Amino acid sequence: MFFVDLAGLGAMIKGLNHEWGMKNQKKKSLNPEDWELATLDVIAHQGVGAVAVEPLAKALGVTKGSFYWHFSNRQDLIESALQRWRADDQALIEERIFSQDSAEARLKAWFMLSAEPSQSHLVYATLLADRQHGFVAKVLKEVTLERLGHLQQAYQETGLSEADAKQQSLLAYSVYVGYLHMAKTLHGKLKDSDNIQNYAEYVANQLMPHKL
Amino acid sequence: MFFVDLAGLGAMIKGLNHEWGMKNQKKKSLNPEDWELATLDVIAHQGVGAVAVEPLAKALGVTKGSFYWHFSNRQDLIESALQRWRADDQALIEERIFSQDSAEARLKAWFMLSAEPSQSHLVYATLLADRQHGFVAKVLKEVTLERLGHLQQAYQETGLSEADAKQQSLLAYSVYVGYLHMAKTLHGKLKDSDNIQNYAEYVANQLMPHKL
DNA sequence: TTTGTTCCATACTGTAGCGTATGTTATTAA
DNA sequence: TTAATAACATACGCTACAGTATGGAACAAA
Repeated sequence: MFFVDLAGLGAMIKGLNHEWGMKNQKKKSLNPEDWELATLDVIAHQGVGAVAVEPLAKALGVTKGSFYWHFSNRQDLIESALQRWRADDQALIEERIFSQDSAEARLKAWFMLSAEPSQSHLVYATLLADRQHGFVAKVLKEVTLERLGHLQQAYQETGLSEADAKQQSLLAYSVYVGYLHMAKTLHGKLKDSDNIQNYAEYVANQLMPHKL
Repeated sequence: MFFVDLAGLGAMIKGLNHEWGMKNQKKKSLNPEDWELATLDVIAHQGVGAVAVEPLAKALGVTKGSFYWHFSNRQDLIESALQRWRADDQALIEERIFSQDSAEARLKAWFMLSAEPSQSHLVYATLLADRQHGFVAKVLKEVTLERLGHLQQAYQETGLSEADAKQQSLLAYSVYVGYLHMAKTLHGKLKDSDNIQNYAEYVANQLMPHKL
């Protein structure tokens, strides 16, 4: 299988308790982060439309009286969760891609990172389809344009003209986005290409500037 | 802009009346097809989750008493609409792609067709994200695997090994899927690459077997 | 003209979820 | 110990929508 079968909320909550040691010592109370992480989990697997306050509260073992203490309303929760997602994602990109010296290495790192299973990817893929929500569309556009810019710059640094780099970055990013959806859609049906590392290498090779 | 700004239901209904001549002579009654087309319009722009009986009825100028005459329930409507979408789409592929003689021509035709604005593409892109609905996932998986198979076969016919053809078709199809989402997400922000024909040629060139 | 069928309107029940108001407990500060 | 505040629970009203039940109009066939 491509992406790990991310555990549901149940396991996630156990993870929360885990922060407090093995002794199953319950957390005294929830904080906004708990709600945001649970929200991202729902978004990743069921979309923004499936984010509902009461079911979330149930999953977290509380009632919505708790929710409306931490957030003003449903939209506030979603926006906060997306902000958290974006920040975490940017931090990862910073660490894994911008740490590379050459443009070629950055491109390669990008392709490899794209193929790694992570909740962040799942969230992004879902958001791409939930852009009818205004606040989602905004975040999505910004993130996408930003990443496209990074790719374009890397391609330019390898010697491509601005125009060529634009087209090539769009192509490369399309591969990434398309792959996300393919993996979700076929989920386990990819068989031969199931060697994801192998496929990532293949794609990287195809999209590297030396092929131009 | 990439995709035509598909008119909402209002214009669609005028289109329906149009079938009956300019004289604004109202259709006497609705048939299942009317409901299915309206449903596909909603799916294309707002997703499967946004398909609601009463709003649809309002948009079509009737009440849900009419709806439950033609369909047994909401799910029945969605499944019927998806069947219609799939049939129409397959007919188009038959006409535009399988009519080509050589494998190279079929691949080229595929890339060109992928870049054309159509509601069918919008629907597909939306479904890719709404696969949490069971019936959607089924149709989606079938359609995707089918198209992947076509691409793979074409690549094999051009001389690629089965393994290479598999990887290459997955790459090519990812480009298509990714592009759909990019176009929706950025919608108008693609500027320089806005010359879609140009970009399609570029992509086709990159993904043609002679590059391997 | 009568009768049957098609197509739709109206009125109802039932549920899920949002948001609010307010009561309750546990923790902390003084 | 007391008072305040954080973090909930409970109960409520409200809306959107699914689905059902039934009545009515329009048209066709007899």
